[in-house]
Amino acid sequence: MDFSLSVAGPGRVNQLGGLYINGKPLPKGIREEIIELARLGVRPCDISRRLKITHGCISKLLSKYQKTGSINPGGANVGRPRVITPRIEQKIEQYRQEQPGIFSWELRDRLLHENVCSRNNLPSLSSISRLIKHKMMARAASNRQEYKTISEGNSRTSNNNSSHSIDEILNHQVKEQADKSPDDQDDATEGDSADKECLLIRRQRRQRAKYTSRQLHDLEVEFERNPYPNAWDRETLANKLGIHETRIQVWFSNRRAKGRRKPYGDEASQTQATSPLVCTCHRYSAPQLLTPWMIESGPSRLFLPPSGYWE
DNA sequence: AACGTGACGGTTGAT
DNA sequence: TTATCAACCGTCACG
Repeated sequence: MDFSLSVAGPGRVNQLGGLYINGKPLPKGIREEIIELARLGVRPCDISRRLKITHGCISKLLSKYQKTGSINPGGANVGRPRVITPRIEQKIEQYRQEQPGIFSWELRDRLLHENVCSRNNLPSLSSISRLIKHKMMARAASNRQEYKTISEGNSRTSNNNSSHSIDEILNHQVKEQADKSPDDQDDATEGDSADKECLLIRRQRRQRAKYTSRQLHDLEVEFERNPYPNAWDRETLANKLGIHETRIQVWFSNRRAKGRRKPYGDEASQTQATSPLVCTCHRYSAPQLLTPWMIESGPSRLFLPPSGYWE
């Protein structure tokens, strides 16, 4: 049986007969299984054979897990030690309270001169600037929430006027901060000038957003329905998914570009045809990792695992 | 045989 | 809209 024909969409088969999607991370369950097996003392080569995942991948995953403690796909910064430790952060906060208008370079100097940091672990100016910027954002958000809470409280009728405890307000603030993506924070602080030297430092690229499978699923569903959502649709979707409207716009733009570039299936057949694997793939039995949603017989090009599968 | 790693082709959010 | 960048993915092949 020509197995490659039964794998639609971007699914591919590796040398071990395992299914994978080029460019996509392995499902969370599989990643967890790898770690679990390693914990139980199973050798990487055996994990590789058992799960039909290349030993190179197993090796990299375990290596990353050892270094970062994280099994999640995503940036190397997931478990990267912070340059600004809580202690340094506390010191910076203290310096700023003592001297509200203090510049980043002055903070840096003080950290060094007061032996809070050595030359080796001294945070960069941009790190300090970013910290200050986020602190200011947090404060602004806090003020906004406080104002909002008070306004709402004032406009309310008397039957629920006792529901604004400090804890509740704080919880709201924390939630608002948590709901805000770093992107939104960047947007909101576009005009802020935490430091003058911020202007001298090359503007950092926006932190790449990480959407959940649920969000991606809903976006795909919406895209199938209408690839060109208007402002109202985008706003509605933004509220529903908790993603900033501008991100929704960018996502749809990229999604349309993706659709124009290469419809799924065409790409798969092309790569299969050109891949040196094409001769060897057929020898393998159906991979264990193959799940029903990965097989597709119809002309539809939507290739969606169940919600949460890739998380 | 087992393993670490660089090259590679691919995905996708941002610019 | 299109092209490109950048950071990440898993596979493959080499040492």
